[in-house]
Amino acid sequence: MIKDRLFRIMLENYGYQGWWPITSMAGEEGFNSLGYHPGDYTPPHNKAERFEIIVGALLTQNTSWINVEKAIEHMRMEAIITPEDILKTPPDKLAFVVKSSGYYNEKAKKLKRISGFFADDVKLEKESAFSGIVTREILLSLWGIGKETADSILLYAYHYPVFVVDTYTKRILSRLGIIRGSESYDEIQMLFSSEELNAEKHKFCNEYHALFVQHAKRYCRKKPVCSGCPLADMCIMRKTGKNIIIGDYR
DNA sequence: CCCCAGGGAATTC
DNA sequence: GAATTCCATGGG
Repeated sequence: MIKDRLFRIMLENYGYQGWWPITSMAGEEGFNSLGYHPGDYTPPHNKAERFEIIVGALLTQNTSWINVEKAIEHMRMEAIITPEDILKTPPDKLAFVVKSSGYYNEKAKKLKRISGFFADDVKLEKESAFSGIVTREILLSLWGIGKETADSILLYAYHYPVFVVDTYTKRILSRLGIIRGSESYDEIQMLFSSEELNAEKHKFCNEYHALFVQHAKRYCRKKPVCSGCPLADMCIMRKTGKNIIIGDYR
């Protein structure tokens, strides 16, 4: 299977990525200075870590992780950590605190929305996330959460075996010639889904997405750096010398 | 100066 | 459904 070969080559070249980084755990046992947890290991999450992953997934929408880290750090400085903290923070102040992550007014609103859902003592019309089961449908119903963010939360916060499709995924797959570039999110996701029931499957999805991000940052940038690329010999764009991307996959 | 970054919603056709 | 436009900081 092409997807297994692709995974193996990236893993051999980049190693385990240790996602999702949890900045509040940076420097703690099992985590490096940036909050990643390198190695073939996916730690269980307590409530606080899970919510930090959810916050990070929201803030990193179309935004570099370094800017998200600054925002999360600022939130910690201001003691705005829990859903309850976020709910009681004035909108303008919350926007200021997450300013570095960009789109700060929208993201402040998104944080409010998801905090309303995850707060223990807040009842929206829908059931509380912690009194029931979080599903993709429920996450998608929240303003500010689309398919990628929902799947990132399901995979990295809850360890569900869900394959996350992002801009990097589309860019890499289209350059490799595995997709044309016009496929929908769900179509691409299906390519990497398997029916087999496997308790370790979420680790495969976890590592695969993280490896895609690493590969896209190192070689498969918008302006590709093909010299030394470990996937060059199986890349259509490399062979033809043309960027075959149809869509604008940044 | 320019381009880019771990998207999503609203609008329009 | 597909194509546009808006949201915005910080680093290269």
